[in-house]
Amino acid sequence: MPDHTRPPDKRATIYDVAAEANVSPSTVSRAFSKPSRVNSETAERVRQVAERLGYRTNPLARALTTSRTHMIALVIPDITNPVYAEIVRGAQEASIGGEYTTVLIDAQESDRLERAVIERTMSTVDGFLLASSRMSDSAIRMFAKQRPVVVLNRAIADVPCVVTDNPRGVRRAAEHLGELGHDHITYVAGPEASWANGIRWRSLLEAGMELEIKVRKIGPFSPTMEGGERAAEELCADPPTAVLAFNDQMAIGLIRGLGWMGVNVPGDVSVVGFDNILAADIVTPGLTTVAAPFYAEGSAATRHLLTMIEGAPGHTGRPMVLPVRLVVRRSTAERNPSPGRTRTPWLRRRPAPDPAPHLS
Amino acid sequence: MPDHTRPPDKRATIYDVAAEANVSPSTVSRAFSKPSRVNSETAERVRQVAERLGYRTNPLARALTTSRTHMIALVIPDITNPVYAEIVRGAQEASIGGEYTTVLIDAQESDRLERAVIERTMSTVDGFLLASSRMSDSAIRMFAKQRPVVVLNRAIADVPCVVTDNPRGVRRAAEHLGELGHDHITYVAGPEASWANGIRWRSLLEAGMELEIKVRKIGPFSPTMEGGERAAEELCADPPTAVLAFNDQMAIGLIRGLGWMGVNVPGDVSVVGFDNILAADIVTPGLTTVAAPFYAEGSAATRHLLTMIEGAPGHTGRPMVLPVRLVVRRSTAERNPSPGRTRTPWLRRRPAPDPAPHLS
DNA sequence: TTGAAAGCGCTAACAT
DNA sequence: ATGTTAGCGCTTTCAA
Repeated sequence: MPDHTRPPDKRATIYDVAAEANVSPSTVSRAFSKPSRVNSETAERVRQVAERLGYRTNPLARALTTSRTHMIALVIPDITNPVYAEIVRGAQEASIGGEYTTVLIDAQESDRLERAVIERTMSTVDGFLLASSRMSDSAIRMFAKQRPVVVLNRAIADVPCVVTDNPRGVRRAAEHLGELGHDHITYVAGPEASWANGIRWRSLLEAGMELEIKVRKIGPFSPTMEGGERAAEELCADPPTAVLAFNDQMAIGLIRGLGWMGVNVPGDVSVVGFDNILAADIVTPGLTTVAAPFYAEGSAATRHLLTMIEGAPGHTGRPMVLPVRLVVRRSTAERNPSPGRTRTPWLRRRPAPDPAPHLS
Repeated sequence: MPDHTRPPDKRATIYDVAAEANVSPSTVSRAFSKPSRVNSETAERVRQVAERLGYRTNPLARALTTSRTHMIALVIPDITNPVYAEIVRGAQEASIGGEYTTVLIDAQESDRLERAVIERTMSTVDGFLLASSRMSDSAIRMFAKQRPVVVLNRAIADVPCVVTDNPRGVRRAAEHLGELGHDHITYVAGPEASWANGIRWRSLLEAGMELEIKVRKIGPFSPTMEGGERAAEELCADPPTAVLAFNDQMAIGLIRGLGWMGVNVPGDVSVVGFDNILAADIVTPGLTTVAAPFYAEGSAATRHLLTMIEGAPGHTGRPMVLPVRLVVRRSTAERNPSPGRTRTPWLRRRPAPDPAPHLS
């Protein structure tokens, strides 16, 4: 028989409340169970006693019997990328009403880390939101068998997915560039493990075909500003007139990198990004980019996951696809007509990373 | 007696492994316990059987007896602010070696939400990292009594804290502005619930005293770009020559907002920010700002929290303070000498938020 | 509506 | 080094 004398600094348990209220533990349990199905005065009294004792039901113990933790995990590849902040906010909005807690897990662009942490968290959460996962399809399917899973920014057969309309976005970007007289687009690739990266490139190939625009690809680069700066260097070898970058961070890095080398955007080369992060509007020139409703994506995915957790089958037909739009800013312009273009010689080098910082 | 015939789709338990390996459950338990203290061949055999059965120890059940979940929570007020991404990364670095999982919780600048979610998570994690918490001191102390807590960007007596050197940062900013001939600094305040906001303003008061610079404060505003833009409008009434903003996001909003109204930065007004986020280097003109080692802050705080969880007392003397430095860029310049300065009339209005977006 | 009893999967004494 | 016995705090049959 457990000794239920409560040490002063420990949380009150169901037994403490039961003793205090002169009822059985199961009555206490019922007083706190879901469809407040017990409105008897006993239950009310129990709740008051519980309140007085500062009793809080222990979710871990509850989970052990119900196998429901009321937590969902949102796994993202890079917390540094503002796109995911939007998704997080969307997910929170959807789960705030229901009493689910969303925990965020940053996989740091690492396939291995992502698997490891999911593995560990597996039994601690009721379901997973996998945003831009870097894992293999098979790994994801495996997880999806053990727990409800909704995948974002990626399409996988037999797993519920929500994606943005990448082909359309790329297409719009290519059309825009085409209208400006560009007949050649260079795609600056992001991580190979990124599904979005793959489909964007394939979509560009296709769009190029239809629009009679030549396309090529360089990379992969890290999907960061640094990656874009590095790409800028590589671009020197055979300078293009139009570039589509995997994402905005790379595009911004590109603009800066090109700037350091005396290449003018959009005078010499037009740059288009993907995502429409805040910085796209801050950089000079403003970045033309493909915008997607990430907030809505996060909340839609979460709502779907929650219904699955509640027992719904999980919609595994076609992925849910969200519309995109092209936001035109100043980083794209008419193609400079002459092949030998009025370009300042590529002389200047990148400045010291931290210009004359005053150490304090 | 529990019936340990395992349903096909359920995870293997310790009992399944025990039965299969012909040992007692506790032997299995020991084979997976911490200081792999059991290297006997039995243990090895057990592990192999477990492997074959796909057994994974259930952290929830384990936690129920050990009261250790091996998870720590990092609570931040705004996932949208890149500063916290740095802190998150730092925290991850520190916890990745030890087998702790860091879960991120975004409190969305809401005192209430923050408390609620901490309350709920309380028994699910071994400790809390509270970054720039918006809760009251007393609420934080209350939590700190129940679980190990380390506070970031805030000093609270009797709770371990790590902060950046705000007074010094403000002082350096004020000196810098003073050297440029400014004799008046306007502080653009952030959230009142922010401890950093308070100390920055007080530090500015003090620095102003010593350096014989007049100071005033406007606000509070939301600590976002939008907040900064709003502050820009308010600034019109009595335009200053030098501004110190609560953080970089506000400073950038300020620069943009002023720009829309035809006010030149730094020609007409010098702007200094706080944090040195990436965007500070992207905006034109580059933002002069006080940089702090947020990554280091995150990892230091985490390391400390982990030692507390392992039983260490928790260093509650003076808070640990991290050095800052002033990064000078182009947003600050010599004060324009004439009182009626060469300022373009404040005519232009803010552009439409989304310039001619092509809907796709 | 309430109580009694049996576990959820694991670990921690205590024996052996 | 291994087995035995009791629970961790809660929910869930099954009776009353």
